[in-house]
Amino acid sequence: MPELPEIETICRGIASSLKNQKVTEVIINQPKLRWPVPKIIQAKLKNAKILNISRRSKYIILSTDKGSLIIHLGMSGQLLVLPKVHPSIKHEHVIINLECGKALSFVDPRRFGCILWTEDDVSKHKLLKTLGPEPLAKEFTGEYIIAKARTKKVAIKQFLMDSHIVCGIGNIYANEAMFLAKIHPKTPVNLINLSKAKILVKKIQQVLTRAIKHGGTTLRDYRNSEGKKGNFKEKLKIYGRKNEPCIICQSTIQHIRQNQRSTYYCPKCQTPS
DNA sequence: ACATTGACCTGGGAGC
DNA sequence: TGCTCCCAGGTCAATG
Repeated sequence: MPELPEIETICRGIASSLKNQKVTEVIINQPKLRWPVPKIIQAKLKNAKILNISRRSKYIILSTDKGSLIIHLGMSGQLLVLPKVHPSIKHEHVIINLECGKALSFVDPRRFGCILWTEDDVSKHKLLKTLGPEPLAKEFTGEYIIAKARTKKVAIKQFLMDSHIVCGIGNIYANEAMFLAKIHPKTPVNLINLSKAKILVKKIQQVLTRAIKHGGTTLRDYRNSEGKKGNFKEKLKIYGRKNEPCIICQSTIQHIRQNQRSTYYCPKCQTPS
């Protein structure tokens, strides 16, 4: 569910509550997430001090003096900062109680998310070490896209959503960026030229930055760490607008499926190469 | 090396 | 009201 802007919003939201806090207890109600929640975190995190909260791709990294938690929210996960004593929530799988009387609560109806533990350098973790660059980093350039795309024929949309090429871009923002860059989502990546690739990078960065500014996109489930919705949905120009007129040319917005994911595009503005 | 499909889950909405 | 079917913001593992 959440993409990079939503994860970034959550990280910023929980950071001030968690930083320098001591963990008093970890409660695991449901260890069966995408991968089992390691039971050892109950012992390891007891009395651990939370040092830092950061993000890599869509992973939230909670670093402590004993090791790091690697958290992914999958499609439906939420991380909430709540009072330690709070009304029970459906699908509240893991709760991390803090010395200050608050708790970090992991809620995830679909259980596609995960909570993992490492005492090693986080960037060496199996799931993180193969990730591509951050889309907002300066090494993500038009030249980088061309270099990665040269030997591939996949559709540009799938390419953008491959976290080993560039991480953090999910279905919504891939759709939005291609509309802004006027690229047809089915265009084989090896046909994208350098000037188009440069425009695409610029538009990806623009849409992600704007979404972060507006607290992310809530289609249905997404909530920030305070349980509030993001405001970027109303700013979406193409995603979810099947059969509506294109805001540029008034053509009817098309909806297709690519790899079991919804794609929206304007047949006139986004010309096939 | 690259491309495609299945798998993991629950819940909401549409249609009958 | 209740059933079935389809859809959903992710991404790894297995298969071709």
